[in-house]
Amino acid sequence: MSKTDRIIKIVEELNEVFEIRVFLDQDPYKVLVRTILSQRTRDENTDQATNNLFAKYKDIYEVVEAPTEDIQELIRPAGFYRVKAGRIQEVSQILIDEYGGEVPDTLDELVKLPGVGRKTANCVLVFAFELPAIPVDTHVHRISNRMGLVNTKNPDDTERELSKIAPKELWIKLNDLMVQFGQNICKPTSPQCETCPVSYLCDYDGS
DNA sequence: AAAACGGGGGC
DNA sequence: GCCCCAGTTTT
Repeated sequence: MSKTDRIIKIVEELNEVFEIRVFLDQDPYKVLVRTILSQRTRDENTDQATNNLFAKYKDIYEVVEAPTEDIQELIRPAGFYRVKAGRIQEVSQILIDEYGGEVPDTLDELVKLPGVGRKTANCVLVFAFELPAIPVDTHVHRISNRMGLVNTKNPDDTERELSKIAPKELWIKLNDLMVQFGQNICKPTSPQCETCPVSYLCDYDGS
């Protein structure tokens, strides 16, 4: 079976087990900020930090004017709060100065922003603009390698390889399903191969 | 390619 | 205390 066919099967199988998560917010700025807050951070903590921030500061203009220490305190649950607060305000200022306060919708423009790498940029493309992209985090990276879909050292290479072999109409689903799969079954340590719905497509022995 | 960065939360 | 967490930046 070709890698493309295996990806199609994987998406099919995982789609039986997991619900595709809905877009929680269509405001591109909030999506961008939330995604920065989500870096190396669990969803619950990300949500809390995001809600804290936007409960007090409504939009990009209020965020840039806010005292940095205040932003830090609001987003503290997300961790890395000093770096993230600085980057959020930096990014916001750039968006105001160079993009009229709007979030750009291309990968090239997004990755130029401080604190925005390919993973975050692709998240914005998907969750803010519903454009096809594959945000590759540690889950997608790990699983793609375990399942022999790619043989790569870093997530950016995984993203480029997956983009070549995965049908474009599956990109968004593929990412979302693989993340849930990684969080619940194909975990970093002690993957649950016994109950894995796609073990028949996988040679990984769990070690 | 590898190391540095940098915090909360769970166990 | 130690390890993981929907990474990014610097060396």
